Amino acid sequence: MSALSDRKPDPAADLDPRVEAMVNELIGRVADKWTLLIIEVLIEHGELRFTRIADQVPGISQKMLTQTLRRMERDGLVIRTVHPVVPPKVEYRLTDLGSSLAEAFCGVWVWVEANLHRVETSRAAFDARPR
Amino acid sequence: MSALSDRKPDPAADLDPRVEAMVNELIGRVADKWTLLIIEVLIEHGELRFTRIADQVPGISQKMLTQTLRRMERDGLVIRTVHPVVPPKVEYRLTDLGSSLAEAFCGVWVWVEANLHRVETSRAAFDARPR
DNA sequence: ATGCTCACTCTCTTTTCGGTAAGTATAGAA
DNA sequence: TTCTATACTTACCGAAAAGAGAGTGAGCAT
Repeated sequence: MSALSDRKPDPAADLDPRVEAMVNELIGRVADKWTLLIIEVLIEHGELRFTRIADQVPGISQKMLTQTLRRMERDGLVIRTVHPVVPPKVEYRLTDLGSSLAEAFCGVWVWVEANLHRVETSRAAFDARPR
Repeated sequence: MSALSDRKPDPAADLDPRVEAMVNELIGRVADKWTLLIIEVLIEHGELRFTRIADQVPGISQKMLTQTLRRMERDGLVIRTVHPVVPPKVEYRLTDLGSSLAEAFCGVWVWVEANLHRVETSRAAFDARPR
């Protein structure tokens, strides 16, 4: 696995390595680009059906949309309601858990919007200086 | 590119498609697992040199550590200080921008720790029900 | 009969991620 | 002279993620 962290595998870390693994996994899952974007449109528009979400998330493929929504459902972030009609109609909305996550991410959205320019400037400066 | 969002490429979205692209890119970058973990240890320990960070981030490889630190430096999240000694000594610390990002992510960390159990329960329930 | 809608699902290909291992530079210590 | 420490860089490779695109089913309208 790791070649670097052999001297101090787990210094004054969290508590349980299993808990820490779960936390890292969840961070990775929840901080996923598509997940974030989907949460955003569901916050904005409330209950939406599959193709409406697709419309609101430019660039997402059908595959990624399905996959992400499934995972979110499994994690308890969205509720999937199937209306037994033809053609099919499936609606998605955030659960309370999903909403609370959206709230938690609010600070990140604000940060990104507020600091976009700063990051771009920093990148330009970095790229400009001689290597 | 996209096969889905052909009807409404950019509905009532942000403003500029270029801005939106940047926002999405930044979200993805900033929400990166290694970036997050490195930010955490730099918050906790202040200024750290390369191998110290490696010690604190179990499982990261040299390659990923270098790569992630370089990107963070480019984005203006960390400052890299090279001390011209032998053997080399390089120290990293968060910039104000990096600290503010850490703060913005604080809510997410709290959410994850508070809701780990809920997510696990939801997953178990999802996996248990017949497909 | 054919076409159409919607929400997928499947397959195939491309891209990215990430690990291992080796190499580099430098000066002081053994 | 060889070894050691540190912070990388480079090359290679397999695994995993993601994108494109075609296919599916079910019923209603034409």
